[in-house]
Amino acid sequence: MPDQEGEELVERAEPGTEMEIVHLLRAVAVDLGRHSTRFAQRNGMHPTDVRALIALMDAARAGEETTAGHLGTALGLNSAGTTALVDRLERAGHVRRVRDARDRRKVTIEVDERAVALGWSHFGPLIDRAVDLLRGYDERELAAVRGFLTGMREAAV
Amino acid sequence: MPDQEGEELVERAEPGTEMEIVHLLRAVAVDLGRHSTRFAQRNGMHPTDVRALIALMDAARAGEETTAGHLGTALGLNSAGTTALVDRLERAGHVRRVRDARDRRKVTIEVDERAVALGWSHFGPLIDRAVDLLRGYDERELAAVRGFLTGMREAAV
DNA sequence: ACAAGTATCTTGCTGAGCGAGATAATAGAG
DNA sequence: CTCTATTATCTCGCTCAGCAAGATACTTGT
Repeated sequence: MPDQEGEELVERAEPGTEMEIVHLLRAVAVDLGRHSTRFAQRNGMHPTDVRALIALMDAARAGEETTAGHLGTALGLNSAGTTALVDRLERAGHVRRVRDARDRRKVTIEVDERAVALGWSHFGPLIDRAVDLLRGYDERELAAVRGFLTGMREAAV
Repeated sequence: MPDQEGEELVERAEPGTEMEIVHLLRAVAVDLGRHSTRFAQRNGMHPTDVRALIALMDAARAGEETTAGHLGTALGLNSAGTTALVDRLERAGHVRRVRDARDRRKVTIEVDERAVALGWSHFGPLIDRAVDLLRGYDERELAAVRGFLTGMREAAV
């Protein structure tokens, strides 16, 4: 048997029940994961590499520098694994290592512009679709979605 | 540096915007993934093993038998990887291999009752919390949540 | 029967991530 | 100002999930 692309076992609960939405949320989580994985494979990366780029871009948008150690902590890797991860990303040209001028033990990781563009070209359409959907909602509907997602985040800790 | 548990880099968009909800959804997907991973590690399993158990239980609930090949396809593994996966799960006592009586090339995988109970003890509270939350919603709010999640699933293909 | 097809398993390998410890730089006590 | 403790990253050797290729076992169509 050759290799194949993963395919969801679609499962459903009785329509209209709360359980239906619970299953739907799980399905969305799985589908988003697969969406990331596909992006990774298309660009010769591993899921962890994509998670790393997202973490780096998030921090950059929040105006924070990310050191190697920071990144490893965020991803749950130990120091050896973090070094290997940054090596891979650097070798692929997605990030640069920059020695911190103030504390020269630190290495800050900078994302290459082309990696950012690559990410947008893949995740942009998904984000656009989400924003489109939500524009059709009134304030109470938005609050419902927000409340449900926030509640699930808190419960998943 | 010893190993550590992953921790989310919390990022936010301007409150009240659609982008806030987009980020929230992504955060939920990440948190649910981490919730699964934690379950895996606590029980000496790998993320793939948990995905496999969930796929098996989903199929069982839908009244379908799952063969080794089926399972591998659902998880995106090739046949060698699938054999190794089932070996691990069987060694841990979570599943049993049962030769199909009609077609004796096939091996159907049955989940052990204790694995089911174990899963419920971990994911049950999360599901309960979700159902609780949703019980407070009226029909229009439920439709909003359902519509958003369904739309995101379709967009993530 | 028997050739072709299908389902699973075996073998040997690659590579992500771990544990332990080396190396380099900073900070704090005296 | 130097010596020690601490912090940040990297190196080395290893384990194990998953892959490619092919072996094995069973079924089906002719």
